[in-house]
Amino acid sequence: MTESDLSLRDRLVDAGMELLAAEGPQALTLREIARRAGVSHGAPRRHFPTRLELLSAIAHRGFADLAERTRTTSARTADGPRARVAALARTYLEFALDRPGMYELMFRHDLLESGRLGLRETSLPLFALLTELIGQVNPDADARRVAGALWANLHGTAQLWRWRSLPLALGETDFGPLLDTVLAAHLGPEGGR
Amino acid sequence: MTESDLSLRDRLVDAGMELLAAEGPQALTLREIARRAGVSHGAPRRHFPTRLELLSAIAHRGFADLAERTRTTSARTADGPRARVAALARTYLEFALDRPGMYELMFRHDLLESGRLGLRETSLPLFALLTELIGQVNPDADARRVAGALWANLHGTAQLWRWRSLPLALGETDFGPLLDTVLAAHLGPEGGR
DNA sequence: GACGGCGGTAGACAGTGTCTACTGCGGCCT
DNA sequence: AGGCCGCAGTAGACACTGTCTACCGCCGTC
Repeated sequence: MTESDLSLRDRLVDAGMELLAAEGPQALTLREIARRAGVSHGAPRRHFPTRLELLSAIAHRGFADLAERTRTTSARTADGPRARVAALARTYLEFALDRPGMYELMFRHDLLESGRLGLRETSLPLFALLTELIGQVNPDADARRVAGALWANLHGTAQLWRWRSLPLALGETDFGPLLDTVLAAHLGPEGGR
Repeated sequence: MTESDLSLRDRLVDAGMELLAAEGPQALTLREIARRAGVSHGAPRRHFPTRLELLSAIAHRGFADLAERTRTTSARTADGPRARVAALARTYLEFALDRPGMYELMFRHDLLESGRLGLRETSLPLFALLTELIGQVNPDADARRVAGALWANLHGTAQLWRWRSLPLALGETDFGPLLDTVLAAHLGPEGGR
């Protein structure tokens, strides 16, 4: 019941996700994943012709989870566009800090089949949603560019916060105040609309 | 005159920089660097006990170059604080796009001796400079947090632009307009002060 | 009931980072 | 002047990696 009722394909991805969460992307060895799944080192090849494809399948789960999280927060908050953007931004940052290994993997383009992997399925929809909400917050702005700038800001914040550059430079341990600053920059001061 | 008047230490770093520029960080193999420097695969160990230290020395050059560039642009522009921040931001982005391999390496914390590597020497001074200039642009703002937000925004923009996410989402090929949006977000509209 | 093919095994290969034994040579001390 | 120490570089070994190939067993189909 524990192993054999899932296809090896899924068991490999599961083992990879455990390993990723425990030790980070550089621990995602083909052979170690196979070991954890209880099969020989050549077995993964039947399901994933190359290591890139296995890691891509693992990252795919991450993109799906992120998309799921943003979907639920987006559905839960109905307080107006600005609050929704804020909630989405917080969700994004929390994901990156909750699951640092996965987040890192998701942006290690050299480890994934570069290209459409998660972009089409989660980043672009999220980007479109951001664009729409920003258009509602500030109808005068170039919503797409502002959304792009905010997206970049969130990503950069996640990275610099994760490897302690920003906490060190700011002398803070909670990203909340910084996130407020980021949101105020792109959406205008908090009272705004 | 070509090789032997430089210490092997420098020749290794030089070879690594060529390799990095030509093929990216994943090509930075200890043995390949040694090959390019014309020595045996064990030779680097005399000067760099571990691969991390050799790659760190290579990245160090990148941080030095970035610091140099920001210093000269900072010295060259004397048009008021806002223009100086804009010039610095542009310099930062141009560095990331001019030398993608180096930029990538500089933020691959798993490949470098994590820690003070470039942070103390270039990021923090740059951060301090940004903070000071932002304080001049907008005396009411929390300059440190705004500087942190802008820094994160620049970093995220560099990353997302480099791997084509932002150009694709925005349908643009020049990062100028986006950079203007980013600067306007953190510094206020262009006329401001 | 023979058989073909799919899924997993086992071994090989080239390549990697690190470690260790070794060598050759230059500069120092007596 | 002569012996010697130590350092820089060599060469080989080891464990590990991803990929490839030959093999094998079992299940389902004609």
